Amino acid sequence: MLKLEDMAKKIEEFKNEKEIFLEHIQKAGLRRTAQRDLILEIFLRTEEHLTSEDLYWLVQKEDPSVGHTTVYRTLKLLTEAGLAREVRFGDNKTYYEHHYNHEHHDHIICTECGKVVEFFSPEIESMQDAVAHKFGFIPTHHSLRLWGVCEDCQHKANESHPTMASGAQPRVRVKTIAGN
Amino acid sequence: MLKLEDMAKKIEEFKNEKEIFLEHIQKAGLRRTAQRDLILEIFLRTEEHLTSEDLYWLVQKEDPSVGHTTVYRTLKLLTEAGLAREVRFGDNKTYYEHHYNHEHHDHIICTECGKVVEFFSPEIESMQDAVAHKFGFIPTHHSLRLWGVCEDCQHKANESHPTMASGAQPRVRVKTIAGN
DNA sequence: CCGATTATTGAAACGGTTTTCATTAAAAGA
DNA sequence: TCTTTTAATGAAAACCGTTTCAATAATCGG
Ligand SMILES: [Mn+2]
Ligand SMILES: [Mn+2]
Ligand SMILES: [Zn+2]
Ligand SMILES: [Zn+2]
Repeated sequence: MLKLEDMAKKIEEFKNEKEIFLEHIQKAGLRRTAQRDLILEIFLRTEEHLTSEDLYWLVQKEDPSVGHTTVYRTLKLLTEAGLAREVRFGDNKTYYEHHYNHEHHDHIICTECGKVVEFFSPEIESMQDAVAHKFGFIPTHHSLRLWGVCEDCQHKANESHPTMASGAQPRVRVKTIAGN
Repeated sequence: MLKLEDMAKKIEEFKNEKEIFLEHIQKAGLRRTAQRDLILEIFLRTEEHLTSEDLYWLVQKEDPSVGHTTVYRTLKLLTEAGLAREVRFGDNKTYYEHHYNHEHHDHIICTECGKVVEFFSPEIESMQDAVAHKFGFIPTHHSLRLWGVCEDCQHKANESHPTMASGAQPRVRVKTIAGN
């Protein structure tokens, strides 16, 4: 696929997400504002897992008058609208990721280096629903996180002794093939 | 089983947990203190999901000189020792529950009333391990939480219209039969 | 038992998230 | 357009969880 076509496709997607946002705004009796438009725009450009603070600084570059609180609230709003999803990896920060047009997935996190791998297991998903129903619940959502030592870190442990253990390593987002 | 026998069994269990704690303390080159003994004692008496703050107030009644921080740190220590486990239910609080002599379990949380049901699914557990290995990880631990609407709240929704939605309802711990 | 060493303690500071509140501005109607 | 209504905004405070740091106390060697 050509790069131009990629970009065109992205623009199409963004339009859809913006429409969904406006629809949600209307249904909930909320108001469209310049801040919300800008925050959504910048959120859509960024495919990474990012925190409210991360997004705040990106927004800041384009409009320094926007406050932390508005970014925070808009991310909540996007989550309600189904465009974003909150995820936590155990470092006491809340990250947001795209939800619309992105397959649902769960995460495996390396306890040594913080690497995050995304996966999807239809089998686990359906068993979760079965368990919920078994206890009389109508399931709405779930959170599944696995922790372990990644392949790289297993090798590192064998080589050198001064293991870096758990410092403030950056979290890496690794694209993976879905399925189990 | 007689009540006396129950109590005797509990006391036995406590003794085991105290021994495990002391062993962990020794192995890690830590020190036994009056505060840690008291905090463990009171933690063991309480079967509920409780926060560091909750436990702090219980401790406070017996020794007002103990600080928040020590309770917080001792709970972390108990978690390391395998006696406690951290759990979160989405209300931005960290709860602790007994781990030793308590089967591992995950939680279903009602989005309407906050009720928490404990369950265990060996099938899901083994699939989690399979997924981890598939991506080259050696699994260490996991967190699985399901959310949904409980049976009671499904009925409530049908009866009266002014649904209480999500206020600050107390979390109820419901004992359940393990298995899937 | 005493002194040296070093883990532990509690207060206070810190960091990220969430709420509060006075002000601003979007939306709807006259 | 002008007015009225009421949601949205941003600063600051509140809230939990975690870290820092100086003072304290458990452990060990002599
Ligand atoms: Mn993800
Ligand atoms: Mn539990
Ligand atoms: Zn790793
Ligand atoms: Zn319920």
